[in-house]
Amino acid sequence: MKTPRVVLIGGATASGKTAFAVRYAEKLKTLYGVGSAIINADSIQLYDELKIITAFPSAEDMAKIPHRLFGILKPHEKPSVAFWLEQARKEIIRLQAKGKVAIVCGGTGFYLNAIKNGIADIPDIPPSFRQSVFEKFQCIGRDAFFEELSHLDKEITQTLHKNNTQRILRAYEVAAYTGKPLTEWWKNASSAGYDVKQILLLPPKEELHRRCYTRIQKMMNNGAVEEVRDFVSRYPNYNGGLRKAIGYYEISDFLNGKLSKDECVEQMFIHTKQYAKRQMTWFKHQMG
RNA sequence: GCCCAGAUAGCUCAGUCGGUAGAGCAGAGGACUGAAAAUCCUCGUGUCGCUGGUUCGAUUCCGGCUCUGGGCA
Repeated sequence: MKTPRVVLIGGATASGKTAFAVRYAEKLKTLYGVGSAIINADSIQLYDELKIITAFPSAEDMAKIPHRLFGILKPHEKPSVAFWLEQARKEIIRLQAKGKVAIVCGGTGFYLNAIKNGIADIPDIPPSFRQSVFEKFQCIGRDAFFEELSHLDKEITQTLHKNNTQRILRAYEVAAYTGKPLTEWWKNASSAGYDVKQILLLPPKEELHRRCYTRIQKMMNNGAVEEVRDFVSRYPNYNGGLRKAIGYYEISDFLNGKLSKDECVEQMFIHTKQYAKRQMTWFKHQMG
């Protein structure tokens, strides 16, 4: 029996990826005697804080199977696909050297896709440069900025919507800093991906929603409120990437009285469903 | 019991100086190459509370009724 070297496990939030990955790893061991490790492909689980609301793997699971790239960032640090991919590749190489299987598991489809197809080899853009581009955007306004971008990278302005601030900023940064349009970078020299076995967990909507709700209830019962309270007290005026975790704003609003507990839970539920929907779209169309 | 204010999309509300109505949120679908739990795009027919009247025409004006807030007794 030939076992794959790299297994991708993707799926919507609360679809049971983590449990599946652990079972998969255990079977590899018991049925084929093959070792493995689970590599995190969830951007928010890269952080080492807010473990309840980010659905961090349990200590029991982590004791059973080796886990990699979980909790490797401090709250003020910023992740990116490129950073993550570099780390993931290192882990995969290490595992392969030992004849083990890499189980890359997570809900960030963008990351999973990078393993499969690679990403363009674009130089890092210094934060100071990015800041200056952002200031320019704020200064001259969206329309003028987009107009300028169209001179730097005609092609991208034909596919990118003007309102997509993150992307037009990125396109501008790359073109201005490297002197080469982002679309050109994409065309050539896209680094190779891995030949993978891919498993997607895509439960029917109703079931998925049930699972989302149950998970939120569980988080609340396991101290999500206390976790956020403690976090915001230790990091006042925090503006890092963990704010994006579903539950951060909702629970903060509950703590400062803007939302009742029920409203807080409802908001978390809504945002989780919306997130799950985006994931489903990604997995179906980008990776299906 | 009386007075006042409401009653319009699943929710919160706007609006029509009379020609059958529109935002936000929710919802549905979609995009996605270095912020991705992010970012962005597309999609709005609903007895305009019920019932009479005025009018060519009423959700809009007038009367009555019902319900919901608030006030006075």
